[in-house]
Amino acid sequence: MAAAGARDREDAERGPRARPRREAEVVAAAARVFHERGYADASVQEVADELGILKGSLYHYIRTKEDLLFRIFQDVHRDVESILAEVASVADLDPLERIALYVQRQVLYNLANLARISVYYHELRRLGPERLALVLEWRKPHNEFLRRLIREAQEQGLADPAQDAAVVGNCIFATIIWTYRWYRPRRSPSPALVAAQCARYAVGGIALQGQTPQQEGQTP
Amino acid sequence: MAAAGARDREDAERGPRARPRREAEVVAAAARVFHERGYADASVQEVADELGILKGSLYHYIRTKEDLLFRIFQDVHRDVESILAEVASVADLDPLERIALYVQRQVLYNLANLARISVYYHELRRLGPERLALVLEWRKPHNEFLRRLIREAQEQGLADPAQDAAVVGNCIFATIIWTYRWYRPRRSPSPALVAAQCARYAVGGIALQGQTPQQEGQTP
Amino acid sequence: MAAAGARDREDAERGPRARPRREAEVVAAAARVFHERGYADASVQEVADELGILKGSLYHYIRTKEDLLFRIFQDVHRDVESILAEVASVADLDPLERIALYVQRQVLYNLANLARISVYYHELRRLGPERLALVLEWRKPHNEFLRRLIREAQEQGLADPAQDAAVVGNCIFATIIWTYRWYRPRRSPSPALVAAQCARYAVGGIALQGQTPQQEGQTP
Amino acid sequence: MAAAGARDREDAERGPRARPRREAEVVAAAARVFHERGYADASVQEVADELGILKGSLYHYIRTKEDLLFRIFQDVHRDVESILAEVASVADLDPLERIALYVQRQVLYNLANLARISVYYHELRRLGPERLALVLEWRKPHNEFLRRLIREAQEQGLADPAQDAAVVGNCIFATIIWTYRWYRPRRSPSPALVAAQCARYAVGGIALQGQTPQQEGQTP
DNA sequence: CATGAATGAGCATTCATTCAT
DNA sequence: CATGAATGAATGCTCATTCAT
Repeated sequence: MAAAGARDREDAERGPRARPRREAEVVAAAARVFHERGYADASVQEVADELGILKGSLYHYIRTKEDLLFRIFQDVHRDVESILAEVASVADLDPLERIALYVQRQVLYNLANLARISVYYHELRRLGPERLALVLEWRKPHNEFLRRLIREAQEQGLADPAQDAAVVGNCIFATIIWTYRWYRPRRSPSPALVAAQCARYAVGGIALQGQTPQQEGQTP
Repeated sequence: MAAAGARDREDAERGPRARPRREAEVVAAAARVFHERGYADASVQEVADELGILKGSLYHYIRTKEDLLFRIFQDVHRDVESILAEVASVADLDPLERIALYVQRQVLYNLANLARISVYYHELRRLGPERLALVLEWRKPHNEFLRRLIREAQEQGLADPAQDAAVVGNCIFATIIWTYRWYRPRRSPSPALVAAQCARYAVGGIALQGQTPQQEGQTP
Repeated sequence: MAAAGARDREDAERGPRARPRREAEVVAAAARVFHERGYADASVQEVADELGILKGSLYHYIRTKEDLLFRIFQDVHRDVESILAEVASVADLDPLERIALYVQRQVLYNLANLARISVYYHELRRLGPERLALVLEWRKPHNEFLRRLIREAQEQGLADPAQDAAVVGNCIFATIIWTYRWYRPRRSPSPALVAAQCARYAVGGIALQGQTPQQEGQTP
Repeated sequence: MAAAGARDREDAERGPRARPRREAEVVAAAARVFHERGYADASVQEVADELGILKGSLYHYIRTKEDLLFRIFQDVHRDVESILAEVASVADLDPLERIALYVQRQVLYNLANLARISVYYHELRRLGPERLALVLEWRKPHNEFLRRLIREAQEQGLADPAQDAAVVGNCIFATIIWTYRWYRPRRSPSPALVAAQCARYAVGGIALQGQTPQQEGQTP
C-alpha cells in the first residue's frame, strides 16, 4: 500500500536507466489532465503540454489516446488488487473487522491517489468494448470478496440477515468510491480520520442492532 | 391552430400550451442520449435523431449544447428540492427517522429517473463556470439539511458523536447517489426494497452502537 | 456515349434544383485533383479548394476521402457499361469488327474523360478491400465479353488460334487503357484518329495473317 | 571484418565489398514495399521493417524517401537500357523482326521483375520535378528507337503506312508495359509464352495486311 | 417552426526526418 | 554504422453553431 500510495508523487531516486520512469510519468501526466478536464474534453495536446513534450512525441509511448486511459486503469487495478490480497491475508479477523479494514485501506488509497482514482471510477465507459469488459472482469473478485464477507457476517449473527448482500455491498462500495468526489485535500479532515469514519459508517450500516426504523411500508 | 394542423398527429392530446410538452421531450431525449453516450461524446446530431428532427431544428429550443445539459440539471434540481421540502415537512420524526425517510425518497427518485440522475451526478463538471457555481449553490441546502439532522441526532444521543458530520454526511450522499452506477432495472431488487435497505444502511452507519471496531491506530 | 463524354465539362443548363449538379461537381473536382496530384498525395483540402468550399463542407457530400474515389469509379463504370451494351447490340458484325468497334468506342471515351479515366485505371488499389472486390467484379464481364469475341474469331478462322485468348485480351485492354498515359489533348492526333488506329492495331494484333515472326525458341 | 562478424549470418557469401550488396537489398526491399502498398501509402518504417533494421538506420543509405524511389528507377533504367542496346546490336533483322525481339525481351524482363517494374511505370509522378524530367529524358531514346523502326517498316512495305508512328508506338509500349498489371506469376501462362504472344500481337498490330475494318467514318 | 448546406475551429493520428548516444 | 526518442508539419475527420430559404 505504501508503494502504491507513492505513485502519484515524483520519484527522486532513479537509476541509470530512466526508461520505465518515462512511462510512469506519461501515465501520471495523463491522470492529472484527465482528472482536471475529463477524458473526453482533454486533448492529447494537453497531456503533451503537461509533460513538456510535443504531441507527436507522445505517440512514442502510446498508440491511441485510449491507451493513456487504459494504462491508468491498469495501474490502479494492480494497486487495488494488492490491497485486496493484503486484507484477505490478515489473520484472526471476524468478517466485520475484515470489512472495516478493507474499507479503510481502500479509502486511504483513494485519498492518496485522487487523480488516478477519479479517472478510474469516472471514465470507465470511455474505454472501448474489449477493455471495458476486461475491467469489469477485474472488478468482479472485489464484489465477490465483499459479498462473501457480508454473508459470513450474517451467518455469524454479526450482520443483519434481512439486508441483501448485493445491495449493501454496493452501498459499501459507494462509501469507498464516492470519496473521490467530495474529498478536498486541504479542507477535509485527515485521510486517516476519513478512512476510519468511512469504515465505521460501512460496518455500522450492515451490523446487527436492536433499534432500526422500518419504513418500507411508508413508500408512496 | 389551423395552420398547425399538419403537426397534430405528433401529440394529439395537448392543451392550449403545446410548448412545455415539446420542451420536456427535448430535455428527456437529451437525458437519454447523454446517459447512454456521455455528454462530451454525444453529439447534438444524436439528440436530434432521438427526437426525430434535424440538428438545425433543435436550435429553436436551445442556444448551445450546454443548454440541454443545464435543463436536465434544472429539472432534477426542481424534483429533488421538492423531495427535501416534503421530507422536512413530515411531522413527528426524530432525526434518524427523518434521515431514513430522506434517503429512501431520494433513492426511489433516483431509481425511477436513472438517465437524468446519471447525467446530474456524472456530468456536473461539463457545465460552464457560472452554471457550475449555480448548481453547487443549489446543492448546499441539502448538505446543510443533512448535517443538521446528523448533529441533532448526535445531540439527542441517537448518533455517534465521534463521527464528523461532514464526513458521514458525504457517506450518506454516496449511498444515495451511487445507486445510479450499480442499479440495473431488470436485474436488481425492486426499487422499494433497495430504497429501504439503503436507508437502513445509512442510518445504521451513523447510529450509536455498543461495539464498533476501532482501527485508526493501525493506519501505517 | 455522347452523354458520357459530356460529363467532364461544366454543365451550363441547369434547372431550378441545383442539388444533383452539386454532387456531380464534387466528383468532377475530385477527379481533377486526384488526376493531377495522385489520390494518396491529394488532400481533401485541395478538393475543397477546387470546389471553392471549405474542407468541412465537403463532408456534406461524403463520409470519407475514399468515397470521393469510389464515386469516380461508379461513374466510369456506369459509362463503360453502357459502351459495352451498345457495342454488343450492334447487329451484323463479325467478331473482329465488333472488337474493333469496342476498342474504338472505349478509346474515344477515354480520351474524352482523361481525368476520371486516369483515376479509374491508376488508383484501383487505393480502394478499401470491399470496394476493390466490387470493382474487380464489375470488370469481369468486360474480360468475358472480349475473350468470347476472340474465341469466336478464332473459331471462324478470322483470328490466329495459336494465341491465348486471355493473353491477347489483356493486350487489347492494354491498348485501350494505356492511352490515358500518353495522350496529350493538344499535341496528339485527334481522338477519332487515335481511336481508329488503336482499333486497327488491336484487330491486326489478333487477326490471322500469313507471315508472322516466330521467336519463342529464341528466348534466352 | 571481425567487428562485422555479428552480421555475417545475413549474407554469408559476400566478397570483400559488402556495401553494394547492402545497397541492392535496400532498393529491393523498397521495391517490394512500394509495389505492395504504393509509394505514397508506404512508410519509411515499412521499408525498414522489410529490411529488419530501424527506421533511423535506413537514413544511412538514403537522404530522403524519394531517394529510395529514384534508385528503383535508376536500376530499371540501367537494365532496360541494356536490353535496348542488345536488341539494336543483333544483326540481320528486318524492322518488324527487331520490333518483335524488342517487345519480347522487354516483356520477359517485366515479368521477371514485376515489383520494380510496377513501381517504375506506376509511380513516375511521385518523383520530384528534376528527377521526373531526368527519367522522361531517359525514356526518349526508346520512343525514338521504336518509332524509327516503325517508319522503316512502313518504308519497306512491311507496315501499314496509314498508321501514325507515334500512336502505334505508344500502342506497342502499352502492350509491353501493361503486363505489370495483369500478369499473375502462378496463374498466367509462362513468361516465354506471354512474351512471344505479346510480340506477335504487337507486330500483327502494325503489319501490312489486306483486310482491315475501317470504322473511322462511323465515329459520332 | 423546420430545413440542411455551410462554416471554421479543433482533434487524434501519421510520418519523414534529425540527432545525441 | 546502428539506435530510438524527439520533432513539427500535415492530414482526415468531427461537430457545435449559423442562416437563408
